[in-house]
Amino acid sequence: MSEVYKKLFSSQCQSILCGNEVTSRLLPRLVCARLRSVTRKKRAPGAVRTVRMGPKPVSLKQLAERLELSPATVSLVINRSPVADSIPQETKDRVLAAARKYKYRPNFFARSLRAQRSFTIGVIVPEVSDGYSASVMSGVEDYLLQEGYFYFVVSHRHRADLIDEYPRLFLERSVDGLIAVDTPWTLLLSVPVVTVSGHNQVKGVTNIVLDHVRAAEVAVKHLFHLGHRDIAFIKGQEFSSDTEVRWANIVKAARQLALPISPALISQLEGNSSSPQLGYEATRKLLATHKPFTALFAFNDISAMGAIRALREAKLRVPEDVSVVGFDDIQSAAYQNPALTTVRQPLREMGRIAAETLLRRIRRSGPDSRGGETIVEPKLIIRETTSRAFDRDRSK
Amino acid sequence: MSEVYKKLFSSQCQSILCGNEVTSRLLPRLVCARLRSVTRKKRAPGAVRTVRMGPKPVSLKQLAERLELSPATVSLVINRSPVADSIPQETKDRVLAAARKYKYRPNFFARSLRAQRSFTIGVIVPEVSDGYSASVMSGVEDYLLQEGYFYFVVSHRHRADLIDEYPRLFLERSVDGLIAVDTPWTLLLSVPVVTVSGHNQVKGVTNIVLDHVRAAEVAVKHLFHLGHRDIAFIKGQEFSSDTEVRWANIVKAARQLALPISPALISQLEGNSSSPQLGYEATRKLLATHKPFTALFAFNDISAMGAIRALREAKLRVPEDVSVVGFDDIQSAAYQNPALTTVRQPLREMGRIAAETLLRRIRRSGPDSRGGETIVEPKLIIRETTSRAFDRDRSK
DNA sequence: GACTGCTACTAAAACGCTTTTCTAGTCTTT
DNA sequence: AAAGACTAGAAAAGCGTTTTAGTAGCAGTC
Repeated sequence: MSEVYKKLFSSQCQSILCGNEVTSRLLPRLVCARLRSVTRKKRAPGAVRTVRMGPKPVSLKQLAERLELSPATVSLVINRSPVADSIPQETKDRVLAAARKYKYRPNFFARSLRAQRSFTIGVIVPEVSDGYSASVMSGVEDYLLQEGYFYFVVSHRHRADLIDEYPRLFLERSVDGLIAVDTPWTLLLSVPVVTVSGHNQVKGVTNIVLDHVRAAEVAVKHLFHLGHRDIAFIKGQEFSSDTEVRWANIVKAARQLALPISPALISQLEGNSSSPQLGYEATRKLLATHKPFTALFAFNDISAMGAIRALREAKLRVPEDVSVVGFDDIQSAAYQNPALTTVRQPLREMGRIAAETLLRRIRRSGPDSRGGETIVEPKLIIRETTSRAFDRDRSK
Repeated sequence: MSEVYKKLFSSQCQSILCGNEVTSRLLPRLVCARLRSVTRKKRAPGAVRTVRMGPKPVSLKQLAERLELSPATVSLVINRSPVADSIPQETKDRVLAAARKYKYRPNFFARSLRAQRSFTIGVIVPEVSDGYSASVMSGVEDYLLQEGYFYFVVSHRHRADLIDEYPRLFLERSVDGLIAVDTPWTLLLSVPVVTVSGHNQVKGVTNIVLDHVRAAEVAVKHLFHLGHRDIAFIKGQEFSSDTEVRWANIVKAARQLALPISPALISQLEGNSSSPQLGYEATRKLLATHKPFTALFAFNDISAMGAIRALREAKLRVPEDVSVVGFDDIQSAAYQNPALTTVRQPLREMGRIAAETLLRRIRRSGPDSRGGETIVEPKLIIRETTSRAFDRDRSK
């Protein structure tokens, strides 16, 4: 068996088929009932091997027949059921050896049908390809696969009807729980739900959220301390679940600094693409008011990129004329030109926490599990798009 | 029923439960047996509704009991089986009405167990968050969900053992087929496989590939016609499935133009992150040779971003001193500063084609389905990182 | 009046597993 | 020696479908 595979799954495997003896009954066993003995030699590139090419995978019944035991016994042994305690080790060994030999793998559907569990969770995101969701998913995946769960992904693309439909579809597929990323959530489902950046307090859903107070504070303070007093803002789209909180906290942070926010310097993303185009347009509007500003706090990195382009087109240099702060710290933020100063959200970590939380709730599921919130900390990443405000008197 | 939902699924729904009468027997019906009658009124934000809060969903048997019919009959009617032709319309209506009334939804596992089909496919990518994969997935999703399929995603992160394991795990979950994105493929599976950018000719797998001849040609010619003669190249990582073909075709295109490629000007991405860092490092190496070049063709947009940063640090202006061409045309390429000239791969479309191809093969699956290749066309997107080569004689 | 053919269904077998309950035998205990 | 307890396993129910093979009743046919 592959070393890495073993490492990956061993913490949860309890079937001897996996080659280890962890015996907690709580953990998923579905992935573990695997018994390969692959010869892992360096293959010539392009060499072809067949997997499961045999006519039919062997079933529990067939296995039992060969062993001259009942399927019940075999099942008990393979699942390490405590009921099998009375079965002598010798018999158990026979069973396991045969399972190995015939490469027995339990049928997933049969198991799920019986157990009423699917070891599958649903993930709903606005759009798989938007960087934000993808980072979160990456974290989700990390944990989920490690624990033997698989996940379905769907993107709703901000269509209210899909936000409504997909959870139903998930339920039809009997997911054990679901994770909603950056998606306003109002449904009370019969399975546990965890949101990433959800802000509704709904019974049965746990929200993983950024510390928005701090996020706004840190960014606004940064600009303030650099001497900026005329700061423009790009708010998120109406539908984005962070828009409201973020804005509220920016206002709060500004008030604390006695920094006035000019209404003319507030713009908003519009449209539901996730391209920088939206930030570009929002910035154009800002520029069109001719109200000068020396700094711009964009809703996210993507829109900041668009904003920078709009500024450049208006012959404004970043950061010499206008400082720009993004949000999220997506991968390419560091490689913008100039590199983007931004508020980092630990997206991947948030995904991982979401997955952990969800599985925890699934495992000891019950009516006890009511909502809650987990807060993660942002971090200001100062790069090259912010600098001291000059004493320009363009406004006069 | 939601209008959009109807539109989304109607083409495939054949159950009257979906409210339409398409009757092709070939198409998946699992998603269709849904019979909601949601009152879709504007909800107060934050309002909560419960979905499937009832104790237990009703089963076929229970439904049959209420109707005083056998489960068989009910099943036949609901599935529009031709065997049910002899059943009078009146009875059929009764059945369907009852199904609606009791919100009958077939149990997914039971169905799959019987039918030996899961209406689920597996997607394996190097890394969900790398832009490339995400774009492809986006296309895959489009088509798949429309057709009533769900998909699992896993990312192997270039670990050979995972590339080996995940397909097995998929098989265990009884996926109906799988799509491998940018992943070298050597396995001959018992289900159809479609790759995106796979270049191995394996029986049973269909490759969706870019027209690499043209891609290389168009990019190299572009630089050549701009007067560039000293062109540097960044090759992809060993493990990337496009690396080899791409390079071969670049060499070919150069030869056709009688353009020599200096070995000193060939660099390569190393490491399996998908950050621009790799391109940065590759470019540093290039610069370290002190062999001058006026243009750089990067393996992809991400690495091009890193490359530009390295060039800037070396006080070289893009495009005045060095022209840069990327590859892929990911979302942010247009919003780089300067905007990136690149060879566009229609990634999303490739994903969609992959999904279409896969479903086609699943539907009329049989031993007839042997490999094949579908070629899509690249497009050179000229933006701001390329310009005429000046007659600088730095080399002398 | 035996046959075919149709209509309107139903019975029952799978699908592959889990789990509870049961049994037959052996060993202890009193 | 009878009751109780333990051992080693088997039987069978059940999860919720689909599908094949029937069948009962009736009409028409020769």
